[in-house]
Amino acid sequence: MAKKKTATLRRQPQQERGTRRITELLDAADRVFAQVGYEGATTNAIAKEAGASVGSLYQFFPDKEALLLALADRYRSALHEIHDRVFTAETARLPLAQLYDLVVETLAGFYAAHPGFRSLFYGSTTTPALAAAAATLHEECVQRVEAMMAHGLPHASPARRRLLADMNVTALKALLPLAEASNARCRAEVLAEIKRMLHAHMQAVMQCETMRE
Amino acid sequence: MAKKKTATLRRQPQQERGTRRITELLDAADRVFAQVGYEGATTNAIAKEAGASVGSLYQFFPDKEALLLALADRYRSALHEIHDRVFTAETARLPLAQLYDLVVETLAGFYAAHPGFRSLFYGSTTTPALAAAAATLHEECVQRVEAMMAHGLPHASPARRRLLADMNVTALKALLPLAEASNARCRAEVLAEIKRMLHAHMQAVMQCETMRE
Amino acid sequence: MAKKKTATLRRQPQQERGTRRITELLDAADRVFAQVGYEGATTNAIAKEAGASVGSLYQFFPDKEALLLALADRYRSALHEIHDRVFTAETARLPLAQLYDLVVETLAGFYAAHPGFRSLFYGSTTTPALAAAAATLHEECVQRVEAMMAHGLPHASPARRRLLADMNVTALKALLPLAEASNARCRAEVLAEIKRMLHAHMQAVMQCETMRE
Amino acid sequence: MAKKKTATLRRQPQQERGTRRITELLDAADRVFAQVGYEGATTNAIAKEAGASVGSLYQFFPDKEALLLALADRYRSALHEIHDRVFTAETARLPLAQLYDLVVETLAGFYAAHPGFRSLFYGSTTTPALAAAAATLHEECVQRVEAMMAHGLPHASPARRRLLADMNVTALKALLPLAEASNARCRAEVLAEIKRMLHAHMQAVMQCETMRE
DNA sequence: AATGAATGAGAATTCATTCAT
DNA sequence: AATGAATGAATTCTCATTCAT
Repeated sequence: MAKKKTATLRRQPQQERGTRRITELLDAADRVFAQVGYEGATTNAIAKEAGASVGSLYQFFPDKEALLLALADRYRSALHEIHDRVFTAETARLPLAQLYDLVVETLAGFYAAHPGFRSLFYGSTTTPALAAAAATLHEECVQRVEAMMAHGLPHASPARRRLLADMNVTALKALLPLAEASNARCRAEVLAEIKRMLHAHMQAVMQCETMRE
Repeated sequence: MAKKKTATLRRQPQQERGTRRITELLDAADRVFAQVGYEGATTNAIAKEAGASVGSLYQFFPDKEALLLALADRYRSALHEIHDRVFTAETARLPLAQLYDLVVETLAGFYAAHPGFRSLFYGSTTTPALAAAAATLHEECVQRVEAMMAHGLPHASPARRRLLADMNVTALKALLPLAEASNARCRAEVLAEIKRMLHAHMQAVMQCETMRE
Repeated sequence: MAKKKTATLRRQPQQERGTRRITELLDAADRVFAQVGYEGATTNAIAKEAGASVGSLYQFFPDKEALLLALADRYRSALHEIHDRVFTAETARLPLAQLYDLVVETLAGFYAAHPGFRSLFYGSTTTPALAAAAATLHEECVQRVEAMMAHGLPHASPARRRLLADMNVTALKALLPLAEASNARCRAEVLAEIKRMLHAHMQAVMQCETMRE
Repeated sequence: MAKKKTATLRRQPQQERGTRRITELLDAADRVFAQVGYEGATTNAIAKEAGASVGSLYQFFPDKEALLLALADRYRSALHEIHDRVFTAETARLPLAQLYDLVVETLAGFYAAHPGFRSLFYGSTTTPALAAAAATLHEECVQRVEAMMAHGLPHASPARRRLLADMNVTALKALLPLAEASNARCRAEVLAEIKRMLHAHMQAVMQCETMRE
């Protein structure tokens, strides 16, 4: 249970040099993981990519996994920030189509801007720590979406709202790569289609809910 | 270019004993991959799980990757068989809702019945061979779905049909695990919701197409 | 508690080749430990000394420590055998001087014949496993000596007998190296002096016990 | 030959602050060595224990070994002081039993008071520098004891006197830990028994010498 | 064909020591 | 002098693959 500390850093950097190093190492890890995956990455390769020696890496990170967790944390913060900025009480009151437009565009932007994100949080149940980090991230997104649904589906049970939120997040997560794999023109088309899928589904759900009453 | 032989088997088994061995080894590989993933699996562990020695394993399979490819082939055959059985000219003419009902139920059954499939072909872009095998599998499904869409979307461009098919397959692939993670009662609810999502989307698409004319 | 199995072998060798290898590896470890100590020895060096590769070493021994424990076991067996052969009920009835003569000569012979023994069981509390093995060995010797004392000190309390036995073993263990460090002529003189020390002490003890009655 | 500087200190401290630092570092090294042994100790751990940084440590000590040698020196001084105080011409003329009483009690006190001494200078032939330091310490003790024996064994050859002195020191060194491992009551008993062993032996030796004349 | 031992390159991690600030 | 970051050789151990029997 208490085998691993949550702390990802072995030591807090005392000098500005250290802080910079940590950032460089994380950036390097991000790139290397993106290229060859977590298992395929070696700590030596990451250090070299960061222009440092392995020793420096281990000066701050207790092991390879810690790099992964620290990266996960960076992504989590970035997502948090986006959520807080974009999904306000105000946007929750937008018409459904506009809301999905906003959500899909925003997340597509995030996804496109962080290539490392993709490689880390898609699939690969191999590493327990990664699986846990990915699950946490997913869960946090689900809860945000759930919260936004309260407005449109006031009478749905919590479990049902959760399911719908989960499906939204899961489907969006799976479909975004399709947009990225395409060229610019297609990209817009793909995104439009994703919006349509999520929107159509939710409309169907709401219609159904209404009829039940 | 010619670095890898396409041959999966190092040699064709001459005796019935050999054929049985191969099956045992593949079954074992399936179980081990399912438990610890491709990278986490060792050839020794697979051999032991099959009740054989590493030497025997390498009699038949040139390397670890060959096991993966052979497994992928088995899954491909199984999927083919399902496709051929379910996606007939007859079913293509079913009402859309019934068609999605059939497709989702069938694939959910397949997914549930093959735990190894799940762990192998979800995510993990790490291993090129795995990625390629997964891509092939995916592609074949997409083409089947595409073919069926010819009926409902006669005027859509091939690229558009392909996109829609891809989205169907991608979303379904991503959503099935949600059903599996739930208990029996929820499972039905989740599957129903998946059907609704795909169905609602396709209806919206068809409506839109009709309006364009 | 249950962190480490007592088993020192990762696997029982199935072929005669394996059994031979294990012996060669242990012999090599014995020599290397004797030369540079446990901490100073590297598994690569031991494998090379045995004419094998590291891989072979790890085929049978789970880690470096296991080599140490296996060696300890070999020494324990050898000592057991000597004890059982030399310290019989018959010898227990010898006059004290002759008994010490026998004991010291026998153990001096063992000590001289096993150079690795010295390096392993003298000092170096560094490795817990080694400390434990050394303690076990020591304890077993103490118990043997204790048993033999029952004859000469029938009225001494168990605790007192244990102390005397412990002192005998401890002193002998410490003094034997002095004999070994000398040339042949001196060696005999040193051994004679060791016998005298232990004998004189025990005589004094017995005299004292007698007077108490 | 000239590989190692004999100098223990990299430089003489110029300020009082430096002298204090050195003491703190040595105290820390003593504690750390006592806990995990020389090989197990890291220079970083020692520095931290001293409330300093590694850099500071290397300001004063050229390498890890220098800490060991400096510590050995401290112990040597302490022993010298004891020797000079206790082994006077006066005490040499005490009856043998009283002499051993004095010696054993004094050294038991020293041993008990310096836990670092115990862990450093017992066993562990691994590190050459440590072995050398321990040997020097031992040798100095032997010479003191030898000198005192001149009085009681005027006719013994120097080599013989040396052997007897060596045996005394060796046995005492080995037996003292037994006293320390016990509780207070036992401790007295163990010490009494150690005295008896050494005393009985020496008496036997002297008797024997007398008879030869 | 089968078995299990042999190989060794490669990976993660440590730590004495040096260096920049 | 002091701090703490940087370095990289060295070490333990793994595992895909080959080999002897």
